[in-house]
Amino acid sequence: MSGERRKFRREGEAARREALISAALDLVAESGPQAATVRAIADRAGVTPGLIRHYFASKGELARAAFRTLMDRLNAISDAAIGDPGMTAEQQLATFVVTSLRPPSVDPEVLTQWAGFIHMIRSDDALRSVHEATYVAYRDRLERLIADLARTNDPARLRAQAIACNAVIDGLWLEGSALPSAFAPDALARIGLASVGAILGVDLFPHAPDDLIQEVDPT
Amino acid sequence: MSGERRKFRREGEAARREALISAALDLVAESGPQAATVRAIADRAGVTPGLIRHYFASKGELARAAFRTLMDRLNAISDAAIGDPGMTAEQQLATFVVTSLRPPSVDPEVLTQWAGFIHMIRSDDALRSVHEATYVAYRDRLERLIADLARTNDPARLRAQAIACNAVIDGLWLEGSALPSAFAPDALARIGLASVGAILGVDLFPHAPDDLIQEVDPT
DNA sequence: CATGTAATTATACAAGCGAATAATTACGGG
DNA sequence: CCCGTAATTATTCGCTTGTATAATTACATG
Repeated sequence: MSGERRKFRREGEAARREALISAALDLVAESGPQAATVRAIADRAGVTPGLIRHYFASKGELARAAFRTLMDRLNAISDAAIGDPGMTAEQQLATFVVTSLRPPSVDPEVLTQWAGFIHMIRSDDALRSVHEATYVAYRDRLERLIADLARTNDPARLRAQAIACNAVIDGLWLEGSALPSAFAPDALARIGLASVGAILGVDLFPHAPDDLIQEVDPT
Repeated sequence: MSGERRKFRREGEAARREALISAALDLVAESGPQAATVRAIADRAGVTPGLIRHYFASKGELARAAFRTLMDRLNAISDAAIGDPGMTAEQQLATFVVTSLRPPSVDPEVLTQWAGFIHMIRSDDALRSVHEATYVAYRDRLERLIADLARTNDPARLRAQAIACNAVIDGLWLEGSALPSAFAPDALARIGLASVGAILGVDLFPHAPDDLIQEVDPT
């Protein structure tokens, strides 16, 4: 009667860690960081709270792993957009910009997750390293795409342009994620193409992905 | 011996509310949202925890008030930069951009505070209204400054330019606040001026504030 | 100087937190 | 088929949390 111990299956370490991390990220996305308690995370992952401490030395270490996973996922989205050898440099850059300014990159839940970890950057060295590495990786990819346009080969100018383009994209990402209802579909992507184009002195619209939603002319 | 009740002074309601709000924001800035407990806030404000409930119906309401205060403070910083009638339109815009990309606007603590409240935007209608109103107010001010340049009077184009310039500024603000050591003094301001200028087709550098730190030429 | 009242403190409570430890059970290697 | 061991659950602990309520005290008003 009383002692019906819960049945379970032994999953691999990798699967369990991933399940716990995803559960934590889900909870942060839905209800903020304070909702991601040890008990809630375990429940969402389909295990009991004790198991968390079996795979992570502390809740903080789970948080670190979750932040790393979040950054990796974000990087992977825009990474997948480039590298097609059949594309011109302009096409690759335009695709990169558009991908960064659409779902699933632009997403209120992703912003909530990101913001939920940001305060740790100040106090946790490991987390700050992940954050810095992610930023630099993104900016460097952008810088390489800009360099391929061969409009300039002044390294300082190239770097400044990469920082500026990165900032436009980040800013538009931020606003689209924080105010999802304020922008029509692909409006952010079009503004991003125009702004990055203006900064670099290139018209990127002819090289944008075919499925880019054009501005509706309300005539 | 035992019952030495703590002495106190009666402050006005306004002063106490402000002290509690500032204490809460300080704690969030220093150690993240989870550090801003009722007890810690009261302690920092020099009162006992019960007083919080005397001025705020719940901790959530204090949080709402704190977010409003934070947004007002941020608005006030960049607001103070414009409105000087002795300045040309270009000077006002340049000053606005530079002010937004320097301390105290760019500040890791401010970013931490902002991020600490962002997750509430999704679930709290009042908070979302404040956030939307703040964004729109900032963007509209920018749009008015751009309109004064008289480069275009197409409303849709004006709006898109304002969104784009807002995004560059926000993105640079974000990166400067999240990675304070990655940028030389006023580097963000210079990149901001260059980018906003490129988007609008104006060279803003001749109109920048006199104290803008010029790029050091390492020749 | 007395008095009422609102600001402030003090105390208590139930719930939830992260962490530690002990008891069980699934499952692969003999 | 059994057995060891590691994965998983169960239980408990000490603390902290937000909130509620009662007791006090500062101060304005007369």
